[in-house]
Amino acid sequence: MLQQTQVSRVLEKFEPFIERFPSIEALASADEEDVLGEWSGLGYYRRARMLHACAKAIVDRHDGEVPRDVESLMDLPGIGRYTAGAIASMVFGDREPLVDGNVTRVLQRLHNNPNQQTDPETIKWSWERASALVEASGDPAVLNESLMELGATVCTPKRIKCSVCPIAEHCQALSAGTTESVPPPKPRAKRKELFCTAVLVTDPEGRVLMEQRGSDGLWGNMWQVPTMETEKAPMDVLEIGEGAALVESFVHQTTHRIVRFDVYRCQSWEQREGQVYLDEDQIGALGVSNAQRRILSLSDTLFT
DNA sequence: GACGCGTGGAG
DNA sequence: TCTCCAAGCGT
Repeated sequence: MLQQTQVSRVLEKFEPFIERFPSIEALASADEEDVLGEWSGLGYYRRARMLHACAKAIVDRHDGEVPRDVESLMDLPGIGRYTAGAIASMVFGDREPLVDGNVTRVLQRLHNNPNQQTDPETIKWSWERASALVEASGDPAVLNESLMELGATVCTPKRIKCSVCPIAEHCQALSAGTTESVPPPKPRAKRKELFCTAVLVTDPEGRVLMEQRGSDGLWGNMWQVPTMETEKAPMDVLEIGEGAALVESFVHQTTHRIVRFDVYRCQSWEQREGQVYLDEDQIGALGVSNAQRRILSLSDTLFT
């Protein structure tokens, strides 16, 4: 859950998730629908499916026990070099390094390394530095946790708090006066526009017509009201269906997308393959993106 | 190796 | 309001 996600966002979801899936066996035997349901609103939903697949793999390949070595850990779905290092060092106390965004930043400032964080050369360098530190430390778990925590709270991207930094006297960026520019900010891809036409259709019982997205791309395997997507321009009301009326338009942003939603209600709709009417409780248990939750909240005010 | 994947808080 | 960004990973 913590991959690319702040602790404060994870806190709300972690306890309910663990309560619902209290063991690897419980998670492995759960339906993906339920896993995505508990993950709803947290974003990067592929992580949830990876974690689910990971639990299955641990049951299948490791008799239900989390493997201890980094190699085996990295063979598991969703576990890369960082997560494997975190598990090995923090869970098992083994002498394994770990590098995340925080650690790279701390190390680059410590050594006044001005290169791009995402440069493969810098990544390699960071792992070497992290490895040297963990080799020399008395407690690998504490060392790794300390590096990350320093980056998260003191050695931050901006508003750096060097005055309270416990290792300020060793910091080469500080003595060189380059802390503001080392490391340089990550280059970010320009956001592409996406037009979504979402259609609210209800049956006489007040249930809402829903469909599941494909497994690829944005919001993979998540549920939504019938939604059509275009790249160039929004659909015309006439293309949607008889009696279609615009309810609301809003913009939803993701890291790589500006998604412009037009929400329609439609009286007569030809139900397509895979589309099913679901009541509020059923929808509440499914994986639904926050953008679609917003659309569904419109249906409450419209139809009740 | 570059790209795509979510969301909301901070400043 | 707008920009930046967060305990990465797989393809």
